[in-house]
Amino acid sequence: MTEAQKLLKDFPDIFHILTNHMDAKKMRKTSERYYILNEIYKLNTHFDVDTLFKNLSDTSYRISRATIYNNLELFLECGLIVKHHFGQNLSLYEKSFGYKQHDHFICNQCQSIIEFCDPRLHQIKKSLEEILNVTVDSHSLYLYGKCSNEKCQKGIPQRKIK
Amino acid sequence: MTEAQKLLKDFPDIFHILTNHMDAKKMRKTSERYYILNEIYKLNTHFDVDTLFKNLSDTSYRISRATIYNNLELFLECGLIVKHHFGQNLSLYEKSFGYKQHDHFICNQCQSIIEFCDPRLHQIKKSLEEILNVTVDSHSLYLYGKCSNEKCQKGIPQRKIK
DNA sequence: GTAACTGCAAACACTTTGCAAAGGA
DNA sequence: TCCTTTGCAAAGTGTTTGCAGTTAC
Repeated sequence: MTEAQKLLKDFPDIFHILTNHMDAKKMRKTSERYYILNEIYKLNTHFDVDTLFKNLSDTSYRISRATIYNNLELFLECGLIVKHHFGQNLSLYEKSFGYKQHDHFICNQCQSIIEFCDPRLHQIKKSLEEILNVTVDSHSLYLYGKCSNEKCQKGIPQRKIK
Repeated sequence: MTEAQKLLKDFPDIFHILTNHMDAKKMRKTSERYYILNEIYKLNTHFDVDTLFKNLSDTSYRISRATIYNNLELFLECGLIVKHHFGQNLSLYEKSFGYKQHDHFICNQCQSIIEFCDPRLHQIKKSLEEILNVTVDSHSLYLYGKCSNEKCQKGIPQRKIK
């Protein structure tokens, strides 16, 4: 087991999902892949590519943006992360293994994000599969509005993320 | 009433919503605004900025992309259109007045879009407002999967929109 | 007349691509 | 060794901005 692979020792399930996927697809187990995934799973927030790039730059590894983009694609395939578009033209990602499936409420005023889960969504998916004769693999649900923050309820002007 | 304004004679409600909004905000009633909105309401599909630009270029009006972007923002404010991010880094818009609120199923294989409506979503919104003490103004729900097309169910590789 | 609006082109920000070099298998 | 993957820089793509010229009011 290489140095990079050892980094994931705190996340054995993740390690195996990634490794098995690469075996199955006859892909190379490069250290970059483990470094990037480790960095993602250390985070507890939604993140964009640039943030990830900067976090990795702060370590002793120098990993290019191109490599990050390539491997996010790989992690998406494995279901280890999910990709979001929270309204802006910016992709945000989030680790997704071992975390309860959830959706997002986004405050239009302060851009804060609240996660929630509602079983009725699963029912909607089931109904749709029957009615339209389709297969539903995944979904994204975003609710937009004003959060409970007093200033937001009063309608203080919106600011952009970043 | 100008030539441009007359174009919207088939959509009197739309005309008034836009005109009232501009009056209220002391904005100018430029012909471009009516031309663009007319073009949008003639469409019965989701559209991107480039398509709209090309459609407008085919008429005798030459309207720049910058102006289109500016005014889509205005129409969004009025609630005359809605903006979607169907997974790709491309914004798609859709006229929204007088059309039943609906959501979208997107086929990962052939990229076809099916619209649907489920009342349970409204219940989810209501619950969330109570539980989180927030105000929900709008939402977006996308379900992804494979449509009933035989080829899609077999998993023919995905192609990009456009 | 004058401030809001438009058109153009340049700038921007995020993402993808091409290719030489590196390094798993 | 072979061929996938990486890093870099350049190109691409959708969107925004700056500014001079235009036009609604």
